[in-house]
Amino acid sequence: MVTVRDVARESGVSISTVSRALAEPERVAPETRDRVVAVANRLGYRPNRAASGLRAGRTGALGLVVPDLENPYFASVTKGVQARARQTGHAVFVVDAGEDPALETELVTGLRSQTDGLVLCSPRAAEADLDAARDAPVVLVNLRHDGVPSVSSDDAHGVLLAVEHLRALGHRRVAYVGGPDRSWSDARRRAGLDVARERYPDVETVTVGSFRPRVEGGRAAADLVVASGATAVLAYNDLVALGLVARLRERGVDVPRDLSVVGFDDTFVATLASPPLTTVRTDLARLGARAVDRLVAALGTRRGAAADGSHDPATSPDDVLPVELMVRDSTTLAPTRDLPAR
Amino acid sequence: MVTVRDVARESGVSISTVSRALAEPERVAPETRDRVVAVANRLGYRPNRAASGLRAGRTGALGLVVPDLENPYFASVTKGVQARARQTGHAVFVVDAGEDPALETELVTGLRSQTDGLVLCSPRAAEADLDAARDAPVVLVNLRHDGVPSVSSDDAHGVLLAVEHLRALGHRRVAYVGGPDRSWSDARRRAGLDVARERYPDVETVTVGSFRPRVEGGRAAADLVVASGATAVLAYNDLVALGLVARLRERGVDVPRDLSVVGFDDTFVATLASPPLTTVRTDLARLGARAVDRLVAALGTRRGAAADGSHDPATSPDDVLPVELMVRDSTTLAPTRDLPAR
DNA sequence: GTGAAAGCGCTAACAC
DNA sequence: GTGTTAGCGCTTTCAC
Repeated sequence: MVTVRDVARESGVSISTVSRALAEPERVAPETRDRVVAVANRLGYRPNRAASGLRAGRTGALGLVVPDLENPYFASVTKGVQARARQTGHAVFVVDAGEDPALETELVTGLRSQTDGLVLCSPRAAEADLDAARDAPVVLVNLRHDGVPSVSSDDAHGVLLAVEHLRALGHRRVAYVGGPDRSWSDARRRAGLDVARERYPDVETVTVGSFRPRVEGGRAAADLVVASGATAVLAYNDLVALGLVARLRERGVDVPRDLSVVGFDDTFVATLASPPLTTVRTDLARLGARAVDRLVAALGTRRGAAADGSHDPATSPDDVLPVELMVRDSTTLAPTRDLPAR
Repeated sequence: MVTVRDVARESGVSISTVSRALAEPERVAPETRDRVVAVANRLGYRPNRAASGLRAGRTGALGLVVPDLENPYFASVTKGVQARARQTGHAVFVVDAGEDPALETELVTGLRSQTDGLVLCSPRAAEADLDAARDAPVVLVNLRHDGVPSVSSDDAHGVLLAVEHLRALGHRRVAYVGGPDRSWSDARRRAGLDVARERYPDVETVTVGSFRPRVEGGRAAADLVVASGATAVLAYNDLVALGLVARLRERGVDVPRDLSVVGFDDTFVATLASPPLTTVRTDLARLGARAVDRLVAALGTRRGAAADGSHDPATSPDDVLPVELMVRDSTTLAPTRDLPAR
């Protein structure tokens, strides 16, 4: 391993000059700097981040905890986090908690000692967040909690958009297929449903249990949805929507003719299905990027202008990203027989 | 931050005793150990990995570079890498190279200084691998190269299985839709095609260009496939297969009645489509896990029994994981009109 | 069985 | 503008 010492010896300067030449070039004489840089390159010198981090009290690493990497939603958020972190000079430890609250807690604890801060995406653990968030820089994605900075999308509004869309198509009985019990996003969607119910009393809504946020979940829910008598269904996410569509097809229920289906998130699978899903879109890469921005801002504050808190981006109001309804082919006019008599 | 010093003071011992009590409990008197451990827990002491790593010359971190996290293939491999690394006590830096060879090279260089070793999954960069692999512990996934340890699936055999399946269904003209130019997997599939051609001279094979390994790629390829006169098509991966199916449907070509489609990888999207895809399966989590095992073995060697090389798992023959043909509904008998006259 | 002390590679005062 | 030096938190000889 090449160290500052090697570079120093080889270029005839002291180790501090080497350090400066690389980190603060303007504080070193041009010719010295050029020589040092040249030697460093020739020797293939790479600063040891553990060492510089140890000195600086930072590791240069961030941690990201997600419930399931194979869920395209989290894959996209991870991609966004990762890209933005690279721009801010951080590497990202990515951890898959396997939808397991206990494991999640354990992982968060473990990550804290080797990162400068954490992004917890859709955490399933409840109490653990408290502990971790207390004395470590943490940003939550899709969960709001006390004074912990958080970034999320406007799920409730997304539900409202979907209901308005369905109502305009003549649907008067809409089912919602719920996600994981511990999911805050699910709670937000249900809240959106309440708003919709209040605003459009002519639309009945029924909610159907809580299901795994995967294709199987949708398959499991399909029969309940049919039995509910709804003419349209809003799914917890795109995967659930796809499961619904698949199972409905098997039962001979045509989508959208017999039943309109709306997904959530507009992950890439939404357009894979036939018919392509009408779904509520959020910019997931941006969600991840925003989380990193908040986190990095919080890190800066800790070391910088301290607890003023006035224009501190780390404690600024929670970010809520806008949503957009992508209308595709899985929704259409309500079946005539189910239209209310006029 | 709680340090060894705090624990030492609080429990009335020296810092070295604290260190031992936690790392080598047997070398410390039971009561001393218990006291130290109790204090450490009470204070919430977490060893600083940067510091211990600095001393030990290891970071406890591995790096994983993938071309695209949103591709379910890499999401699954990442999940496997991550799970296994946790078991071996390593954290994983995950980096998305965005299918960009130059960025990939840059990221590899950057990661080297903060990891003990790297897993490069389906690298698109060519020369850079050489550099990185030369003096850093590296394991390649889906690429074989010189003496660098590598793990891959038996793609060529997968192609053979697919062709045999199609041949048995009466297909005599099979198209292959190729993947990225820099993809070694693509080359392996073409090699499998050569073997199939030799073994079954009655089956004609045509290859169609190179396409992006995504749904759009499949859409772009669909018309060429139809024009080729093939009655069956083998796609570079499941996403491409789905793109094919989608575009074919739009053109009124029924899958599988008019054209049989075979995917590759059996990612979760394979069963999302209608019809569910016949595809070549590999255990992707296992692929990732094996890569970590190889890497960790290589790390051990570096620090341990040195260059004996006889039973060294780090330099053992390349791992090739078996494949399996998952027959679903996207393949069926060749259209009668295209069957050879008897 | 335990403590003192050296040092991993680096940066940041502090001198000159 | 450059060199010397003191640690960051930890592990690991080496004494006792």
